[in-house]
Amino acid sequence: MTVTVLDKTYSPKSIEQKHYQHWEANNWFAPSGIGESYCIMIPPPNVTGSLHMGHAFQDTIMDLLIRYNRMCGKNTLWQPGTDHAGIATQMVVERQLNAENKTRHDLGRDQFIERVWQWKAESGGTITNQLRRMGASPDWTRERFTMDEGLSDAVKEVFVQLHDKGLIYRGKRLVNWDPVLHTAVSDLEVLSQEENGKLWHLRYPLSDDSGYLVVATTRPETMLGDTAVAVHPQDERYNHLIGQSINLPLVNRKIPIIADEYVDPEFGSGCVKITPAHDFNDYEVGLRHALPKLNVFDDNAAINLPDTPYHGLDRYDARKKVVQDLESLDLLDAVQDHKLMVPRGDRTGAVIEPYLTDQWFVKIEPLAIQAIKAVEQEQIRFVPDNWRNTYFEWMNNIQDWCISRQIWWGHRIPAWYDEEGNIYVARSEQEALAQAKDKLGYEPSLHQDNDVLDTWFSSALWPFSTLGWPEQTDELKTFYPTNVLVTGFDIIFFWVARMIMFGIEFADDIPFHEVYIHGLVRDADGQKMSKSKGNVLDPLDLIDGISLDDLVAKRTQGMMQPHLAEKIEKATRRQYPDGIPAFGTDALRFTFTSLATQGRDIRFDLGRIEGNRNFCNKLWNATRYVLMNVESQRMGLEHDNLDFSVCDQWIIGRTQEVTQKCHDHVQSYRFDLLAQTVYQFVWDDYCSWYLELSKAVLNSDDTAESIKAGTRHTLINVLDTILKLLHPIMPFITEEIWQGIKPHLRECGQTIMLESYPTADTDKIDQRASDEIAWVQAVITAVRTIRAEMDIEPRKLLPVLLQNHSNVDEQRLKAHGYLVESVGRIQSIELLNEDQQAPESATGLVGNMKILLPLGALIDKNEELARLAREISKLRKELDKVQAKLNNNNFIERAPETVVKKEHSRAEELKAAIAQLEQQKSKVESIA
RNA sequence: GGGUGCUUAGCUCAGCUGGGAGAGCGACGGCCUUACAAGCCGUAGGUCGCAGGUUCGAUCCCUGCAGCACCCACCA
Repeated sequence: MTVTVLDKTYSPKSIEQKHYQHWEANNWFAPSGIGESYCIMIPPPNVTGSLHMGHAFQDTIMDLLIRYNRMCGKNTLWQPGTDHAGIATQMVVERQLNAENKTRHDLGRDQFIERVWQWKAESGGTITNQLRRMGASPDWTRERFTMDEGLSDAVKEVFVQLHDKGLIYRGKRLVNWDPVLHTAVSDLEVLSQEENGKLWHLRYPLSDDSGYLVVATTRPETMLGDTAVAVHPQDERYNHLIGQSINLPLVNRKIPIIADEYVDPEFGSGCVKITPAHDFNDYEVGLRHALPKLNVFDDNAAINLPDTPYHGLDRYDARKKVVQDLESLDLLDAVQDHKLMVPRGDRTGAVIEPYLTDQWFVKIEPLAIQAIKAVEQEQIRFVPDNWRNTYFEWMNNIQDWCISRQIWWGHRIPAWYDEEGNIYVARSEQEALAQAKDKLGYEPSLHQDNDVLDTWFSSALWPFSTLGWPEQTDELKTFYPTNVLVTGFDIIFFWVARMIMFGIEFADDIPFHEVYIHGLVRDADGQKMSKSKGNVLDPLDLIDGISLDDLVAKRTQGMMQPHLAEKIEKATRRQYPDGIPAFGTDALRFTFTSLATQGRDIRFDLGRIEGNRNFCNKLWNATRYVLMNVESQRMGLEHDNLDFSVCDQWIIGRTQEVTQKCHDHVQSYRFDLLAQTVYQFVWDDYCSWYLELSKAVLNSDDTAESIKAGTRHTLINVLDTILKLLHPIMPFITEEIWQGIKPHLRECGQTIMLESYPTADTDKIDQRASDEIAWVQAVITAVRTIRAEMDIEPRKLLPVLLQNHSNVDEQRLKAHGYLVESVGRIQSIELLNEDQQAPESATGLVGNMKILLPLGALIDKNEELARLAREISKLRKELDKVQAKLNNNNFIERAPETVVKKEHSRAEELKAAIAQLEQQKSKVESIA
């Protein structure tokens, strides 16, 4: 028999990658093709991205679900891939070009796009390789990219179908314009934040020279585009002026005074300048009153009014000049400080400009109606379910979706124009030409729309485009709808809602049955992790460890605000004086699992991951013990002629309970409880008790050989179950250990990842064994407590006396005394009758049975009296509470009988215990 | 302005349909006990945010208040 040698200390580095390569090389991540299907679509990370804590958390949960379901025998697919991330990727490559003193315009569109593809080929694999380090098990052979040919076909198909259904339109609308990127962005890509600004009160002279109106504005430069002044129709100060007009200063245009409910008479002067081309509210007012929309900006948000002195000025320079000029005309009434919400682009941070341009839109309401219904009728369930409300809130107020972007990297809009400006939406240029020929009777020359689609447009198709849609593939039939989407709340609107809408519309079904929403990973102080705060933790650094100097360098390099570097360095050196040790992937995954409570943000504390690394070590060493015992037997492990001790029966029963709980917790998405359940079972039940008890069994000369064989069998098989229960959380260490114990298992395959997840056999739950072991534990614990409190050497073997014992106690002692003696480090246990005089002792209670430790000269009388008094007072307090309940007639009459009965028996127990301790107290007191 | 969530031990958090307050970490005391000092044994810590209500009984259900966090929103 060869002896498996495990190192004394668990070292994650040496075991992780070899298993991963083996798994992937064997194609074990691919669907089995057998059984009920189970599918998760990975939220495709940006191809430019690198793994951050949020990914690592999310991927841990997905992989856990995938491995669990795979082990449960499902036909399991985890579909991987990346997103082309239009704006982000274009920015990365443009930055490279900038370094070469070039712009994308120097290259031209085709060459630029080629350059992006080249970049993708070289650098696009970063995040997928990092995913492998996390132990993730998606089917890499099916990896997709949103710009792949197939997925691009799906995009065109959806666009054309939407257009044919009248759900896509093009038009000049006010959109959010990013003047740095020179593109429109959607509402969701605009983040408003409060900033300090000013409120300028401007005097607008009335055309009849009878005075002026004061209008308040935060953006005086837009007055160049004013086309009206509005007042509230019921505002008595002004309503006589409605229908009259203003001479707009600086540009000398005559504009009307109109009445509109939108105006709040309480705010400012009660008069509002209306600039339909540069403000969303004013745009609406303009539509109601058929006002002209006068655009005064260009693509850079500089003034575009050739005949004025403002032409070419940036909006902020124009603001200064406008204010100055008005002031010199004595038309500046007042300026006050004012806090306002400033819209900024989520990518660039540039102030977003409402800008009038031609854009493509999806008419969203008809799609939203079905998508709302799917959640209302619980075809799709959110976990936790309060996210339903968030979803409904947005869906019920949804705006048409601006899907065109004025960038180059992305899916080009499949629309072509002829010389006359007719639009042909088609899957290809040939198709467009055919349409044009039909319409015009001749073949015109066409040019394609220059815009590309919002990246989220293709992401919205991900659940079915990756499975081959629009082809009706087998994969689509098998895996669509998918089972669960695992994602963060931040993209419910961006992505989740749109997948639901498009899935129902184009794949004829919801894209997934459940949406598991996880929290945001924050640092130990609850702060969001960000480069500028310098508090970012890299999951790979937690896995591999990192020296302090490297960590500092990483956190302070390439900062947008270099002046923060010093502060960050100081904080980092204080927080991680020794850098970060290597905790390994399994400890990291276990930590994420245990932090996955329902829906709230999680704080990532290094203390947690350290504790879980220790848990790995515990498991590792428990295995060493088990193998030591099993392999020291010349015969190895027998599978027949086994008898099981009460310890075996107990731990086997517990294993069933724990197994059942694991299933329940995974299925209810309570991963925190899953982790906690296994952790406690392994550490407390299996290691602290069962392993210790097994030493007593295996080392006793009185134990039958068949019992010892049964113990060894149980040691190995419970460990086997534990490893399988843990595998979805901690794939590497469980595989490593399992390979070590495999020779002792009766039947098994090549890898733990394809073993069956344990199932609970409730017939094996043995209440009697459980009671017996509880008794053994209680006696041992009582002895330990006395020992510790009386300050007795832990190693010293002590004699123990039992008094006031029942028949059951006697039987148990007879059967299990050797366990108590061995684990409790007890020399001997003797039963005393009531009338027998006990020597000077310290006392503990197990039920009504008194545990006496005769200490002779060792006993400190006062200390023992104090101990007893403490104990008695604790029990008295309990008893008082119970008595109060029982004295309450209402309780007796109205509470359910079982509850009353329980309280009665509790009172009896407490009374008896107190009596025992009182008796003991007077005995000790009587000692001279 | 609207909405959601949170408030339980020093810290981070569990607590299932209302019926004896839990875990991890930390603290304290004792131990290198033949798997593990990344360990073992034991101990102490809580008017469950505040005020009401329902109930025989509330950490749990209802109302109000306070504080914190986040999301959405067009007050110039």
